[in-house]
This record gives sequence, C-alpha cells and structure tokens, in this order.
Amino acid sequence: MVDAALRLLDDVGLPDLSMRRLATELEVQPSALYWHFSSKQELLAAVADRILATVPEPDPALPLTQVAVAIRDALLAFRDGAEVVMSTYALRLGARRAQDSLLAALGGTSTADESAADAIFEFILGHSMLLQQRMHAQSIGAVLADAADPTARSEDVFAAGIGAFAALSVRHSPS
Amino acid sequence: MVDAALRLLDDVGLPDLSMRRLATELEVQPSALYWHFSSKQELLAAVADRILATVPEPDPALPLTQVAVAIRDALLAFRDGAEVVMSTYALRLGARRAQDSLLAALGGTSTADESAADAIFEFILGHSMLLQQRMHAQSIGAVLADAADPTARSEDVFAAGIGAFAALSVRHSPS
DNA sequence: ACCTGAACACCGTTCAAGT
DNA sequence: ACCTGAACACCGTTCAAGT
Repeated sequence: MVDAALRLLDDVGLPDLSMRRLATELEVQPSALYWHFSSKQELLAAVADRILATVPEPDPALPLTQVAVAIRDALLAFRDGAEVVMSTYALRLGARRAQDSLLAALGGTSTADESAADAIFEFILGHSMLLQQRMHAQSIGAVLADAADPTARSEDVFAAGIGAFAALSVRHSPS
Repeated sequence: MVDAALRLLDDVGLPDLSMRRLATELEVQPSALYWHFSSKQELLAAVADRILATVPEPDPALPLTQVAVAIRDALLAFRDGAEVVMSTYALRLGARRAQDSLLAALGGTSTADESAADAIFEFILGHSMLLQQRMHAQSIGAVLADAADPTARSEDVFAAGIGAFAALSVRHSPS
C-alpha cells in the first residue's frame, strides 16, 4: 500500500496524491485506507521513510560528500520527494537515520558536530525541495526571465554548500 | 487583500488558509477573489513577497550573518512563512531580492559567489521550514521520544550553518 | 480482520449575470 | 470595474454495517 502511494506520488505529484485517488488505484473504497493508516499524514510519513530507505547506515568510514549525495539523490529519486520528507519531518521515524549517517561521516560526537549534521541535513532538504519546485514550474511552462535550465547550476550550488561544511569539518578534525 | 491573507495565515496556518475562508474574512464571495488574483498560487506568491519585504536591500557593507539572520527572522515572523516562500519560490518575484542581498554581503560577483549565495538561501529556507514544522508538531502535542524543546538547539544549528559559509567567504575574500 | 456505503464538512475554480 | 449565485469536480475523515 505504501508502495502504491510511492508510485502514485511519482506519477502525479504530491498535490494530486489524494486518499481517494490512491483508493481508486488499489480498487478499494477510500474509507478502507483508514483501517491501515489513521490519517493521510501517517501514510505520508511511511512514504517519507521509504524515500530515505536507500541512504546508507551510519558509518564513520564514509566521506561526508558521499553521504550528502546519497541523501540528495534519495530525495530527488521521487517526484516531490523533498517536500514529502519535509512535511513529515516532525514525526521523523526515518529522517533521524539520515542525520545519524551525516553525524558519523563527520566523525564526531560533540554537540558541535550534531549541530553541523543537522545544518547539513537542512541544507540538503532545502536545496532539493527548491530544485524540485523549479523542475515542476518548468514543466508547467512558467518560464522566468531567468537563464535557461534551472537544473543546470544546481550541481554547483550543491557543491558550494557541501564544500563549506566539509571545509569546516576538515579544520576541526585534525586534532 | 494580501494583508488579510497574511493575517489569516498567521492565525490559522497554511493548511487552513483557503480561498473560501479568506473570502469569508473579507465578507465577500469566494469567486470575488478571482478578479484580483487568477489563482491561489498567485495570491500565495504575493504573500511570500510580503513575508520577505523586511529583508534589507543588497548592501556590501552588511555582514553576511546579519543578512542571514534578517532572512531567517522574516520567515519565522509568520506562521508557516518558510513553507509559503518555498512553495512559491519558482515564481520568485521577491525571493530574488533575498538572494541578491546575500550575494552583496559575500562581497563577490563571481559565479562561485553566486553559488554560495544560493546555497546559503537554501540552507536558511530548509532550516526555517523544519523549525516551523517542529513548532507545529509540538503545538499538536506530537511529542517525540526526543529532548524537550525543539526550538532550543536550533540557534546552534543555524550558527553552525552560517558559520560554515562565513568561514569559506573569509578565506576567499582576503585577496 | 478487513472492507463497503453513505454521509459530513469542506476544497479551488469557472462563468453567466448583476450593478 | 468589481461582485454575486450557482454550479462542477473534487477533498479528508467518520462510522455504522457488512463479511
């Protein structure tokens, strides 16, 4: 059922992912969904966990950049993935894992490292959500007076962000 | 009318900010709103611009941290402010100003500085949205097995993020 | 245990028609 | 120029009742 929701999300996007539509997809009455999940929020939280399922377990041997890229790619792998994760973040069952993996990659256990890990996660989420937002606007044809492809510069922007954090982490760790 | 929308947003939050409710607030029929704005999206874009209206004009004399704090505070000044700005970012009429102010604060005009400015903006948005998300969850009473106040550590996380970018900018500029 | 049927209280948007 | 009235095609959620 979560799989069906994830497929539907990728097909139609978050605004059109309704309980009624999902029910139709499953050839079931809308009310049937409420036996499995008590609300749409809960269903979306389960979807969010599935989206982040591919990010690696915490592992100090993993470089920060690699973990960051894995999280970003997980978010971008499904339409509106970043927004789904963001909107269910408060009931984070699985977002915590992503943050733990970042923390491990930073190699630290200090509260300063925890703050850094949180900040990096917030950056990746903000970056990915804004990117997907632009991708959607572009597909609608809402062209801004801006440069061509919104996706084009985004790799540089992501690198700039992760680079800033990586630089900090390098300067801290050689102790 | 945008003022009324902004007030209503702050009162009831984005999920309950409907065209019909706004119309009721203005003592008018829902359809009347569509003479002024062609869609809810457009109305929200105008609201987003109002939210960011208090961020300072681009000024190289302004320190990066100050501009970053100004943007964050603008987003946090209204309930769900970050989400509204994010969701209308693609048709950014006013988000561009915030990014330009960051760019000026970085002091640069290189494409590397542009990427950095974008990354900082993405971090601030992600940070603010996640914070407001937690604030809302807390008000609902959805307490996680986590530490007490979600707002408590957020100042440290924000400082960690901005600090990382500021450190980069310092190392680049003394040329 | 799992689902249907029917209802409740809503949505955004369009469009003829009024003033 | 600005608004009403009425409709269209939807929502999430609840709850008795069925199997």
